[in-house]
Amino acid sequence: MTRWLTDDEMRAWLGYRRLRTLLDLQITRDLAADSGLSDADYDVLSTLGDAPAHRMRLGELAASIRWSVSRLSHHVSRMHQRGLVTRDDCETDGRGATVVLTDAGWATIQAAATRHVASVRRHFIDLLDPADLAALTTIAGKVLTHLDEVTPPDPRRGGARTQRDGTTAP
Amino acid sequence: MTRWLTDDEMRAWLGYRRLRTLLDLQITRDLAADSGLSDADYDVLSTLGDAPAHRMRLGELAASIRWSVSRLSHHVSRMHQRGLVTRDDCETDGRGATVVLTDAGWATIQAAATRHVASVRRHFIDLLDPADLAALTTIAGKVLTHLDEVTPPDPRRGGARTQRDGTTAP
DNA sequence: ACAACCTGCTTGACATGTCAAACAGACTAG
DNA sequence: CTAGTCTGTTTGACATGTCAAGCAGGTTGT
Repeated sequence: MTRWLTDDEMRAWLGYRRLRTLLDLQITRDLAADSGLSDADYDVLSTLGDAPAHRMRLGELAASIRWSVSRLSHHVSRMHQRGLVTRDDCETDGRGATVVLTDAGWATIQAAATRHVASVRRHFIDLLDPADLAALTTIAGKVLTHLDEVTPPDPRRGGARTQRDGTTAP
Repeated sequence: MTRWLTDDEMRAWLGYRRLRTLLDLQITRDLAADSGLSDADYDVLSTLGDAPAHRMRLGELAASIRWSVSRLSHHVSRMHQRGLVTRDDCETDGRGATVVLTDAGWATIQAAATRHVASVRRHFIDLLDPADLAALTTIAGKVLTHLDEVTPPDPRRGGARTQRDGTTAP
């Protein structure tokens, strides 16, 4: 027997869904208009910008922004065309690829970050009071804790991966 | 001068971002595994399922789930191949297209809805207490109110669309 | 040392989304 | 009525994401 959502629950769920859709849309639009970057570009560039020497192994970078390696590889190729990043051979592992920020990439992400923060403030953070922020952090914490149990973020470090039926992967 | 995010603000923002990424991923996975539907399929089917006579004008349907008309047209073609919906001529407007749920589509969405609600409860709603739900609704309300001011949902009803620079579209 | 097996990355085929152009059916002003 | 314009939808070219090979460089057991 199905437990449907109550009115309050439905309001919260639909609110979240619409928030997600429209807020992301707006911030994506701002990012494109202000800096000529997609969300994807921004994730890659900002993560590289925080990395030592502005370089990171492709696989690590992918894991840290939770992309598939394949997606990142394709995307790095495109960003390479635009002169934002470079591929470098890895010194310790012949198979490895290292993604490196170019000077242009670094300049781009610095300029973009400023405008992006402004956009996030304008459409989100500055609209909320401290209690809202705290509540949001709490909610995210609860849900993320649960999700980490259901699907460990990194199977290799987190122990055996648990399947939907409770068994363990071969 | 840029006002960067404080620690609390950053926690809330990153929490939201990760929540959005991982929760959506999980729910999408469940939906595909349980019912063989994508999020996109689900949005279309459930909206049609709620519509009178299970039919809706293509443009209205697109607006109600906030897709571009073009996207919906493509997607309806694909869903048509799968036998979930049909295209019908509109009686009052020769240009019009009406999207109609097939029997198979109706059966599919009914079965899917049950499992989808369970998934949403398991990974989200049931993890939160009433205060969390209320807070979430409040937050969504604040942000959505703001976004509606910035970009009216339907330019034709809401008055002139305001551009980023404050001018009005031609 | 070397065969068999991992691993990290790239690639190609395909699914899905976006944008602008093309269309055909309604309106509107003379 | 009819030319011009607007509107609702479709379409095609292209951007981006996913999945399953493919491949070269490591690693391991004997």
